[in-house]
Amino acid sequence: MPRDGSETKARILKAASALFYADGIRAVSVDAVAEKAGVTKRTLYYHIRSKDDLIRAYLEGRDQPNLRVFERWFAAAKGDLGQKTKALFDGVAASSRHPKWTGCGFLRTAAELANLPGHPAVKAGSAHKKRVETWLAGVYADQGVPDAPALARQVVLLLDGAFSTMLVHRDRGYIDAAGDAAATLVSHHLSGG
Amino acid sequence: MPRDGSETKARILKAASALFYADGIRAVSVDAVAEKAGVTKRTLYYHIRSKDDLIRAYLEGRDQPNLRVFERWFAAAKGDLGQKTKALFDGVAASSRHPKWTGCGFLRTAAELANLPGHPAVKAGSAHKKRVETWLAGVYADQGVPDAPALARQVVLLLDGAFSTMLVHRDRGYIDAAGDAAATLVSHHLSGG
DNA sequence: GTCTATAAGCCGATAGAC
DNA sequence: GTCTATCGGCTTATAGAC
Repeated sequence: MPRDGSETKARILKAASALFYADGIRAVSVDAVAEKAGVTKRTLYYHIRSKDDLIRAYLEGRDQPNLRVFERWFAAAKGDLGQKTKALFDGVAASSRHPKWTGCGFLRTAAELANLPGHPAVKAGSAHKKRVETWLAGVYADQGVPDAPALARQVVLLLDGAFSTMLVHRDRGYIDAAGDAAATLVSHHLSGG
Repeated sequence: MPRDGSETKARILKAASALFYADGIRAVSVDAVAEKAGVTKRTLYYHIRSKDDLIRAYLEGRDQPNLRVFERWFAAAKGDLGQKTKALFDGVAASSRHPKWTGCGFLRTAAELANLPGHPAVKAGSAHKKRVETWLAGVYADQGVPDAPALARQVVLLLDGAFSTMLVHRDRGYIDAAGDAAATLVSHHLSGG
């Protein structure tokens, strides 16, 4: 029975996103994506050029939602800039309590495709991380932080460190320590470091 | 022609280590490891229980060499504790210039096996990262740094952040920024933060 | 301890019908 | 736009000979 084409494609992308995030890129087959989407493999290949393109679409689809989550955590937090920065790490820590949490999909994909540096999915991940960093630098600059881009870069380094280290140790104490370090760096910048 | 058993096993482990680091865990087949080691698959399975066991052995074999590299970078650096800490990041940045560099094998393996949190290879990675953190905490404690374990934890978070972010952006500026942040945190601790 | 051969199934991607 | 059927090749792992 023919369906609306774009609806079918959206369902394929949703299934791919869930599976890639849960199990990783290379561990998920195109067959598995098609089955979860409720279409045959032939239909999937009617809508999708290749598995590589599906991986890229997966990360591009996560860009804006993930960015908005960070913005929400920051905006909802009370206190000074250090406390609002710490709230980003508290948000990650809270997310990591979900049983389906498997870290940052952008970092995990870059790790899996480390032997293919120019892969479109890695570029999509780089663009997303840059947007987070640029957003944070803008927030700091608006608050009059000197050298806001440098501070934003240090904070995103700690965020990615928290994601990675949490995957290795499965211990939220590392996320908290990263948040403390970020708050320390914020106050250091504010006092003219 | 029969060979010495342990020599053959060592050659298998060496081949596995090179391939797993270069291309990732799931992208490397047991066939490829056997071929690179110059043995048949049957011989490989005489020495190795399973691919999962080979992955674990790969990371366990990298533990001590990697730890000693960090120790060497730190010992060779001149200056105060902040400068010696920064030298760890300079070492990572220098390593990343090698065309075969693909980040931290421990982090990349944990990322690939994020859907299998209790995997022996992930545990081996956790043990290695703990040893680095414990070594650094000991160094800081010997130098009279207050709350040395907390400082060491923040520095290894920045190290893992540098590894991960570098894989995404392929820009050594991030490793430098992580080193600067680490040096800042060291001096902050020394001034009684 | 090493070999040849193969099991049993999954991989990404495609042909052709409707 | 969706289906059935299948391509050629690769996957981890094992059987049995020597």
